[in-house]
Amino acid sequence: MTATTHHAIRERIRARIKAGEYPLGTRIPGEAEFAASFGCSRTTVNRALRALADEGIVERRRKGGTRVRPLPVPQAQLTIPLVREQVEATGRRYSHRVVVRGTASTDAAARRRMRLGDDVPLMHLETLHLADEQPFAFERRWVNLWAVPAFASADLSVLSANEWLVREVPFSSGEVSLSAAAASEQVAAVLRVEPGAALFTLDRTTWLDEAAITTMTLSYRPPYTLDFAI
Amino acid sequence: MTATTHHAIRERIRARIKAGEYPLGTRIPGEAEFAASFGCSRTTVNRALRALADEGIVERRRKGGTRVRPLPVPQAQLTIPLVREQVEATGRRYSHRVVVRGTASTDAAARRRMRLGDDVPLMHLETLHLADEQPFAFERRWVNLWAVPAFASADLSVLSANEWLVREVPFSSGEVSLSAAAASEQVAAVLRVEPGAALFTLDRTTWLDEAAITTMTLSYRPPYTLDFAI
DNA sequence: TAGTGGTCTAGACCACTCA
DNA sequence: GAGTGGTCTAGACCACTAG
Repeated sequence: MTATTHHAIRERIRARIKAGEYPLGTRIPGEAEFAASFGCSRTTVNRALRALADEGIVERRRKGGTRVRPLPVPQAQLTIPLVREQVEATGRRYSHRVVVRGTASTDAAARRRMRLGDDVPLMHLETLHLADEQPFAFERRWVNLWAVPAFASADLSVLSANEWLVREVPFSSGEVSLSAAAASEQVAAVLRVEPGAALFTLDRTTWLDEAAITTMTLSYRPPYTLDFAI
Repeated sequence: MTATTHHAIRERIRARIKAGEYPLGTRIPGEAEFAASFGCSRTTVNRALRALADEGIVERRRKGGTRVRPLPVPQAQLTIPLVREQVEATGRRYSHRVVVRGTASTDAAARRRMRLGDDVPLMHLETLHLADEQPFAFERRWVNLWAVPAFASADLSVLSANEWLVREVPFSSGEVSLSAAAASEQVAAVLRVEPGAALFTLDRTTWLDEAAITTMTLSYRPPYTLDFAI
């Protein structure tokens, strides 16, 4: 007797797909049909097919049925390291320098990312990250002082702003956006690259429940690559 | 009456954890207890807690119960979408055009990424991906013809090279590298951007066991961002 | 509008593992 | 040994959506 666990059912269906029994893009049997042919309940088939859908092997739609995905979705577990760790991983010495710190600057894009109105006080911070005293990345950050009042008087000479925040403030969720951007005059000067140079850019906004904690833009000095395996 | 869907139950438990009702590392109520207090079946609680465990929020063990994880996992699940799906997700029509195809070109960088010597025949391919007939991304690819001889005569008018390969050749592992690069004269012309424009670039090399199948460089036309949640 | 997946329920048995 | 999660079942109703 073959096992009828959701695990076994999932692997049997996966094997059929791999064997080409169900061509790519075509519809495969419904839950009820599988349940009858495997001699198990529909609930079990449902769980097996849901797992395959989570993996990106099949695509499911009500009334539309379950179809073999034309192409599997490549997924990767990506860890975003701290800048300090990125530098130290290459055997170089990390340091950082706070270039600008104040509450004067108001940035519409930052407020939009944090979904905050003009009345919320923001601390603006610009930090240069160095590897062996050479520019490595430039960070422009805004911190919500209503959410993190203590940040206004934080000592950032030892810990960078990012590390201070990670230590002091838990965050519940975040959004990350990767892109390429041309270096502005100012950023180019700080990173010592030509204006207009292509910079790998990471935007991150972090939230504690409904309150935005901080948003930042990190511009890496070329050459820089973010590598991972799939 | 509050909803008793597994989704609602999951969020209510998550909220309690966030609120500090269950301190980190401590044991939270069992499935039966939750079911009684929420007025739903144990199956529903089970699914909710399983989801939280998948997220890394809690840790479960038979007899040991369910515990709040001391630290949430700092990882992000990054899905690399297919170009076709990226385009179609924005409601535009996808198409592609093979610009260059041949075996003449030898690229040292490509061979290095694939860890192949000069004797291995490579097929070189350049493809322009379009959204509503507008340039969307430019792909430069090399395919190992020893590993995939059939690719030499593949019909790429319907399927793009990527989709053809995934259909015909399984791959076991891959390496992805994200970076920013200035547009060369040639790429700028194809993508219709200024030479030197900052392009978000994705390099991917895929392997079947020890044999490199293909390596590719995908250059996205600005503005392009790769977004994900953490 | 009919078909398919999404989900809930109540009950049951099993497997693991802590005390 | 006993408590907890893991899982299966059979039936039911609901929600979405393709045709």
